[in-house]
Amino acid sequence: MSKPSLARGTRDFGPETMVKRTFIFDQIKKVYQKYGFLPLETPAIENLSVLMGKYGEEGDQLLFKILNSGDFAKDITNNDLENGSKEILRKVSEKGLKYDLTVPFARYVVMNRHQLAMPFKRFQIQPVWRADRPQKGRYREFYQCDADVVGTESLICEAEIVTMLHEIFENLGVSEFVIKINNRKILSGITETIGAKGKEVDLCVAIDKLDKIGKEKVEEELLQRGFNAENISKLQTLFTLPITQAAMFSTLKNWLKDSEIGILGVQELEEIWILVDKMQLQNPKIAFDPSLARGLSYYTGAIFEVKALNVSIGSISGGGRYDNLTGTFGMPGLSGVGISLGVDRIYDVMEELGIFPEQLQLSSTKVMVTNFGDETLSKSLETVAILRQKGINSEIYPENSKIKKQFEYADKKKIPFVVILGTEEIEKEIYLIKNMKTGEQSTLTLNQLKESLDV
RNA sequence: GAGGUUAUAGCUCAGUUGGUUAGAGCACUGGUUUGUGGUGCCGGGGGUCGUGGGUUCGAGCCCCAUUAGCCUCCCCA
Repeated sequence: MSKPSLARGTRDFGPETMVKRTFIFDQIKKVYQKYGFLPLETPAIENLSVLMGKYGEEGDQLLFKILNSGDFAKDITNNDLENGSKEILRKVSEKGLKYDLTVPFARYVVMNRHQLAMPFKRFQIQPVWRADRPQKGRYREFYQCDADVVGTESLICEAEIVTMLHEIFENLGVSEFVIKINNRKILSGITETIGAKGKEVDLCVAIDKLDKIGKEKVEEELLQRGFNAENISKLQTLFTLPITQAAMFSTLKNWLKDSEIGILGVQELEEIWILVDKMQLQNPKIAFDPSLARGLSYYTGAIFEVKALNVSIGSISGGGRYDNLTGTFGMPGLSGVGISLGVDRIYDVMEELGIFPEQLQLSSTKVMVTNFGDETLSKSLETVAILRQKGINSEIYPENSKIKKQFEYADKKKIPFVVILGTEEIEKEIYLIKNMKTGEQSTLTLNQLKESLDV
């Protein structure tokens, strides 16, 4: 006999947790649908040919690969063994667990391109798997809640993502957050302008630490990453950007005026700000963050990240625009933009802030009816049936146990009301109902009972 | 992938320089004038101290290995 244990980086979700998780899922789904996104599900398992090469070399390593069924080792030769794991992998595994929802979505779009109404808006809420090293807020199996729209370059989509995120987080009660926005084109523009074209990634990694380590240390790091003194002196504008958005945009445009792509990026960004304003969003929690890069290499335009404030977790959502996601599946030129919410992290944030609605603590059962055996059982069963017909969540205690036990059960399950039906009550044709929170008991008629429990 | 840290009851943790039957709180369970839970009182069960080796007369404590959790970096939801 072995002790039971969970696979590394995975979790069980008990009833209390599931109630809260379901609440988060429901809120997200509700808003996605409100904005016209349609549901989609794709398999947990995909062919490795679909998955490999989409997330960079590191991503390939983080993919969970599935061993072929049957004698998976039958095709391996001694030669393969000498050539190392890559050769062997091709022969023992041809499927893997999906790593995110975007790539399977791209595959779906390509395979169904003729049926889909373009632009196609879909949302998808499913688990994904990464063979990463587990850490705080980071698991090997976790849910993503994606919403993407493909087949249009309209910046309305970006703006809608911004307003949609506001609505979702406000519905959840996460009121302190900021949507950081950047644009890959601006990053390219900056590197072009400072004379370090193509070094966007190094630039981002360094300036990302600006808040933490300060400007001097960032400049040191830039030197280490192969930027020269001239590059860095030209970068100074970035450290002194104006706070107000109008001034900020004009400074950026002036700074990047010699970079066509950079200017385009700023214009896109500005347009998003304008559209968000036209969409009547009051006090938008959006901020341009030039250090925002995001790991996934397929982003080409806007990049989003949502950060919860005053909590240790941080990033709870990310996304951006990709111009050629479906290109690797033979369908070039299809632009899309999407957002992904991390439920697990949102859960942790809400838990840390203690903002889950109180009624989620309670059982979904509203009434428990007692069971005192043969003499009273039929009345109890009848009562519970009537309550259910009324649409009231109710249950009967399944065994003829001591009343103490039945109350303990109701208490443990946090059922707010218990209807006590003993011989006395049945004779008098009354229903004795106890409020478990206050301890008050009252005798009611059937109609009064139904009324008092009505929502 | 690199580094740090922890592992003792279901949970959170004590456990002295190595020394006899390893403790607490919470949880669980039984009772408390038998038709009343959550608060009181009395009792009870439960740990081969993560796993495998080693040192020692003797290891929860020291050494090595291993596994898992947590944290930092990298990367990410």
